[in-house]
Amino acid sequence: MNFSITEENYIKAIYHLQQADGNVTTNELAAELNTKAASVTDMLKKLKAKKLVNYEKYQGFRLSSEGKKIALGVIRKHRLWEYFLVEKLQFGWDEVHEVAEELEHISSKKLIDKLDAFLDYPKFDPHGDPIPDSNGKMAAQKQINLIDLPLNEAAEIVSVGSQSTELLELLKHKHLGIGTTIEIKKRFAFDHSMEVKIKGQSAFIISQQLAQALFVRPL
Amino acid sequence: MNFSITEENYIKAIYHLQQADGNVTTNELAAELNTKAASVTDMLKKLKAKKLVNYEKYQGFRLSSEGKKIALGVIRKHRLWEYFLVEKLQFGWDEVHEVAEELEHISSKKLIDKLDAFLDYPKFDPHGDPIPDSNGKMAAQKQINLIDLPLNEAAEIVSVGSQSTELLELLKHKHLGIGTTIEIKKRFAFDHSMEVKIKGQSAFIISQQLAQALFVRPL
DNA sequence: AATAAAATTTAGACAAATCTAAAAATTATT
DNA sequence: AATAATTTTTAGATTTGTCTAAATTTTATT
Ligand SMILES: [Mn+2]
Ligand SMILES: [Mn+2]
Ligand SMILES: [Mn+2]
Ligand SMILES: [Mn+2]
Repeated sequence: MNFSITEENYIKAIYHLQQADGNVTTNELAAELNTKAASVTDMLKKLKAKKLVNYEKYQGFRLSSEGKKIALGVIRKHRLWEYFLVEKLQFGWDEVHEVAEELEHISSKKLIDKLDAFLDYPKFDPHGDPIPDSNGKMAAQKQINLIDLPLNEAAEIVSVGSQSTELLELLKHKHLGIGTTIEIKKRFAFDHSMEVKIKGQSAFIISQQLAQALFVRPL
Repeated sequence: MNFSITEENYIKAIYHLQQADGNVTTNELAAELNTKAASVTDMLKKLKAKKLVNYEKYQGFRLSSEGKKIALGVIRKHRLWEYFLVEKLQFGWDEVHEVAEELEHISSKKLIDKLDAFLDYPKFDPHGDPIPDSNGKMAAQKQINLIDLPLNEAAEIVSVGSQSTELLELLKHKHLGIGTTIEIKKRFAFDHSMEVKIKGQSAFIISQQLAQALFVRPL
């Protein structure tokens, strides 16, 4: 079966929300998609009719296993295109999201499998998120929040918690990005800020909020 | 301004039809787009309101210069993506059209300009059609119909007149394709068939219909 | 347990793109 | 010039996805 761009966007958003939350609510999804609760209810009835979500009135919902398969297909396309844009077209990793939002809806399965081969089967996208293979399997994210990294242990930044321009602006200013090696030198209990060090630069302070937005893989 | 996928498809189709015909009619466009005349009339009113076509009831229509600019933008995207699919992803030149029909609607200007650079600014797509540059300029097609090629003059096949599977099947069978060097050895007045030769093969006969579907550049 | 607040769903409308059937205009044929 | 055939447009519906406002259900607070 084939799904509309709108349906795919709903399915993908439900997938991401249920990773965090278990059950997803109407308002949550409306917020995620910048739409209204009434529109979400309408769409959920359609997705339920197509057996893509398990949904009972007023009870919240989650994807069926069929729905999950669709979601992983869209996510695979999104992340492969992001990888292509960064590695082949020289986009910055902070400017690919919008474009991938569109490219993820190109329907050809053959296209995406050939793109995957052309890119040499990458395992992670430019934001450190794992790319599902053509069967929907992907590497487990063995990354931790920077806030949980032990003192004086080097780790590599592999992922960011949001793609907001505000965050990206701050990262650029502090010369932090995917691939940067970082180490925590000191924690301040008062505001949970921390002093960190990246090689070739003197130590500096980052806020709790920023630390929580960064995911790292200890080296 | 931004246009819907449907609007872009209408604009592109009008562009192609008016290349041949000058003025385009409602029925012609309906046939081209596999839709009904009534739908075409509806859309023309919208395109007229947006000043993309010059259209008067019952009088036929053509693109405004603004409309032509949009059309060339879509055609640029279509042909660059086709080139990408063939040169980088190893698609056959006969299997890229459908996919490019979708990719041509991805809106990012930056994407298409970076893709152009990545591909090293190709001048022709895999079917021999010229690719407009980012200003909408493209190489004049200095190609002639095979039917008009003088006897015993070598020429290179640069373009085909249709993308029908029937034609592509026949070309495959006769080992003809874009880039093939061909020469006419004899014409038969009765049915306008002709004996042709390609290097490394003994001469064979092609029909008038096939010759008319092939465009060549004399060498 | 009653009431208030919040979340969710329904009802009714609207815009985009499509269709069928009927009406109107143009073009071709007698 | 009248009539027939063809083309094009209009009228009225339909589908998808959206919205606001009102009604309903659930959850929280007294
Ligand atoms: Mn999307
Ligand atoms: Mn990503
Ligand atoms: Mn298209
Ligand atoms: Mn082409």
